[in-house]
Amino acid sequence: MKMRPPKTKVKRTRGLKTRDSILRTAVSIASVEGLEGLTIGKLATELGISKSGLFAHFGSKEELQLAVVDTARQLFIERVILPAQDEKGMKRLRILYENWISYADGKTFPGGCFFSAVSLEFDDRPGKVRDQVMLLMKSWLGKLEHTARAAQEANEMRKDVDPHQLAFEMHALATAANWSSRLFKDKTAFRTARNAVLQRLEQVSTKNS
Amino acid sequence: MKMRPPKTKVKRTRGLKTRDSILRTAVSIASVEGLEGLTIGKLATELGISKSGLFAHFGSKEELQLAVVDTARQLFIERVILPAQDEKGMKRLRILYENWISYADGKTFPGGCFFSAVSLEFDDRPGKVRDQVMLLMKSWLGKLEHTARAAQEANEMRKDVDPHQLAFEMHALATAANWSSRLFKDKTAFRTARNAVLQRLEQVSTKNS
DNA sequence: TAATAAAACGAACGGTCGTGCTATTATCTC
DNA sequence: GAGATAATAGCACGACCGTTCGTTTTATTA
Repeated sequence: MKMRPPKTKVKRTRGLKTRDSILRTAVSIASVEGLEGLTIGKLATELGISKSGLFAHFGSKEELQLAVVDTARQLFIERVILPAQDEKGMKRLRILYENWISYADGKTFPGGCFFSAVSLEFDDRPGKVRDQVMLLMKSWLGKLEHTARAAQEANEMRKDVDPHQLAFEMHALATAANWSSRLFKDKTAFRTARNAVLQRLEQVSTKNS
Repeated sequence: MKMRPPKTKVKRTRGLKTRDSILRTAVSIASVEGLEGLTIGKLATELGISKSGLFAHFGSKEELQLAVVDTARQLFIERVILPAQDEKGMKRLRILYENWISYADGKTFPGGCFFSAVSLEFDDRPGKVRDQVMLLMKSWLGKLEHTARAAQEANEMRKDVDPHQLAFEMHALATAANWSSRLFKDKTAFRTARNAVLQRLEQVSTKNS
């Protein structure tokens, strides 16, 4: 009896491949035009495939949007979260922020930070997309807060600092930098925000300079 | 020869009145749905008038959008800028910020800060609307910076503070509060942002406590 | 009151949207 | 290679978009 090759998931490679290429293009467009401005027809034209063929991969526009959000989530984790996991304490906090800056500043998305755009677009639009985006943003803020608290417990940060508020401040300065760079086409905002955060982290650090 | 009554601008009252009521409703909708999501048909239905009748007041959607932006501008000045003009120095800076909070928190627009929503929506959409919004945002940041500099020159603020950066920080915290309150339906963000700003202003103040 | 101008209306246009069907093509299994 | 199945394409639909146009209603003025 011939041993079957590991048939588990040998097939279904073609569809997944085009699905991936769809999502890669979609997330770029969405960062510029928004998730609602991302249109199935335009996306299909951009990729040189048919509208209905593209549509079949998702079954509805909402499912496409959710898939796009998830793709952006993966990219965010890959670029911002993971490269900071090697560090601890205050340094991890700093690295997280530096990563965020280069993620928003660089070429990750042509429209700047995907989540800044989408979270404001969907904040008043009930549905699965809104729920998912809200969850992701909550966990990102939670990540910042948790990291700050860890630094505090490692005696690297002053005890009179509220980690929740510090996380809020860092997030605020980051998104404002993204906003300013998009609206004014002026990249110096990233440096301004970086200065503000480093200065703030210096303030709350227990190490004297 | 009979004296004509002051005929200067006696007529054309009806059209202006409906135009105003259109814009009042439009700016509310736009703060929620965005300026592109603001649809002429829906707006007309909401007001109980005909689409074409409404359209005639503006001639194009872009002109409607520009009129809406201008209406929001007036409201912003009325609620945020003017009530702070009585004060000077650090106090004016504080009052500006408090006004902004209650403008975004309160019932000015049902969708939170109009400009937070619109500036992100149009940052990649070239045209008159984008240009106008950019100009307004620039002048708002300039206003904050100028006020900070004045406080500095009145010796109420430490000289080693960069007014540009301080203005950026204040704006960042304000919009982040708006963002958080919209996305998480959680108004405590306004208090968090307020704490952060008051604390920061305390830091840079020359008056000891 | 009659003439005139402003304002609002109704219907229709071409275009694009998301979505559903059916047919065609590519890929994999026997 | 034949047959099955997954992937893609073609086409049409109803809904809504901004916009145009001719008409009707309303207000102003002579």
